[in-house]
Amino acid sequence: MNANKEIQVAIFEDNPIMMDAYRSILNGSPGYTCTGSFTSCNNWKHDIEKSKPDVVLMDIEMAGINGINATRLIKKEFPAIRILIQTVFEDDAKIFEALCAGANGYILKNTSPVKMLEAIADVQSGGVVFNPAIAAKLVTLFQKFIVPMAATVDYQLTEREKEILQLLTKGMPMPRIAETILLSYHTVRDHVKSIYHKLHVASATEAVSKALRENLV
Amino acid sequence: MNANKEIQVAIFEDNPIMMDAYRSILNGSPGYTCTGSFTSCNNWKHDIEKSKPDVVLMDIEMAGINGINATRLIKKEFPAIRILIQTVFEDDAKIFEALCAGANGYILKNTSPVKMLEAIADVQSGGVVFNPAIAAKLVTLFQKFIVPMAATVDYQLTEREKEILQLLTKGMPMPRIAETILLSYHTVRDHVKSIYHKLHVASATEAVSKALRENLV
DNA sequence: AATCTTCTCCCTCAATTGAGGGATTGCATT
DNA sequence: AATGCAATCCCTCAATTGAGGGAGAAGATT
Repeated sequence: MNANKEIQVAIFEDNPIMMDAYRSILNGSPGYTCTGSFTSCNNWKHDIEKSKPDVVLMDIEMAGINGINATRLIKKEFPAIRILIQTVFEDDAKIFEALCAGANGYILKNTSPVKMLEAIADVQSGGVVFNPAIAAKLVTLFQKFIVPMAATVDYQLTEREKEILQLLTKGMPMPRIAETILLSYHTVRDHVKSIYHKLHVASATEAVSKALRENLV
Repeated sequence: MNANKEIQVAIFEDNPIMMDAYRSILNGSPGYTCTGSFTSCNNWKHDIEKSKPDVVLMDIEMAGINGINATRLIKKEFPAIRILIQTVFEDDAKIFEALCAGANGYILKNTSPVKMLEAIADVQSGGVVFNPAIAAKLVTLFQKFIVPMAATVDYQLTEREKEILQLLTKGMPMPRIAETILLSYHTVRDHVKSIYHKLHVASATEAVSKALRENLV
C-alpha cells in the first residue's frame, strides 16, 4: 500500500490529545505513516497484526497492560518490530526495565517533533535512541555495575593458581579439584595456600568472595 | 572574553585536515567557539589550562597518549570539563573503555556537522550523547551484564539466613559470625545448614559462589 | 487444639581445611 | 654455578566444617 520507504508507525497512547498530535505529525511528514493508534495495549496482538508497524511508539504509563509489559509481549511475538518508549519520567528503574524488555529507544515526551521523527527513523534502521538526559542516567547505571568490576588489581597468580581458583569459586572441594585436574591432593592444597597468600585471605570462602567480586575468574 | 553562552570547545585531533574542518564549523556557528586545537595529547594539561574549554572534542586514535587515556587524565584533573569522544570505529571494547574513563559522549566521525554541534550542546548541558548505532551496542553490553543478574530465583531465605549468608560471603568463619551477631556457634551452624538446603549446595564456598553470582546479597 | 515456621540451643563423628614443616624437578635468569 | 620460581609431592596437628541426631519457645495459621 505504501511506498517502500514509508516508515509505518503504530501509536499506543493513553491520552487522546497527545495521540492526535502524534498522528498529525506522522501523517504530515513525508516518509512516515501512522497505520494505527490505540488507547490501550489490551488488544495489542490484534492491533499490531492489523497495523503492521515497522516502529511502535509506546507510552509507558497506561491503564491495563503497561508500556513495558506490552514491549516485552510484542518483542516476544514480533521480534522485528522496533519499539520506541515515550515517557514523562526519567526514572532509573523504568529505564532499566524498558531496556530489559527489549525497547529500542527511550525518549522524553517533551522531545520536539523533529527529534521524534529522527528517533523513529533511527530505531527503524537498527539504532537505539536516548535523550541525552536518559543516556546520562544509563551511563551512570552502567558505570555503577561495570566499572567496579573493571578496576582489578593484578595479584600475580600463576596459571595453575588461576585454574584452581576458578574451580574453588565453583564450590568444588579440594579432593575433587585434585581428581579433576589430575594432581595430588597435597599439591592442590599447596596451590590453594599460595593463592591465599597472594590474595591476602585466610579461607576458601574469602578467596571465592574476592575472586567473584573483583572478577578474577 | 566570550559572551556568557558561547560554548568553548577544545579539539584534540590527529589529522590536521579534520581539525581545520572542525574548527571552521565551530567558529562559523553562533554559540560555539574553538579556543584551542591540538594534534596530540602529550601536553594535555598545558593545552587545557590555556584553552579553558567547556567541552573537549577528543579523537580516540592518536599517537602518544591516546584519546581514552587522555579522557581519564583530563577528567581526573578537571572533572567539570565534558568530553565528547570521536572515532571511526564502533568497537565494543573501545566504547566500554571510554565510558569507564568518564567520557560524556561517543559519536562517529561521519556524524553531520549539525549533529555534532547538537551533541556538543547536549553534553555541555549535562547530557550524554551516543550515535544510535553506538547506543545499540551499549544496550547490548548492558543487557549482557545486567539482565542475567536481574533474573534471580527466590530461594525463600529467612531474614536470619540472609544476614548470615551475607557474612559468609565476606569470608567470615562461623565462630566469628556467632560472635558478630551474638548467637551461639551451634545456632549459626544450623542456619548455615538451612541455607545450604535452600540453595541446594553442600559447602560454604558453593553458597558464596551462588550468592555472589546470582546477586543474593 | 493442632500445626507450621522461625529461631534458638546442644551433641557427635567424619571429612575438610588452614598452617606449619620439608623435599625434588625443571626452567630461566643472573 | 648459583639463584629464583613454578610446580609437584609428602607429613602433622589443630581448627573448622558438613551431616546426622534431638529439643524448646514464640508466633502465625488452620
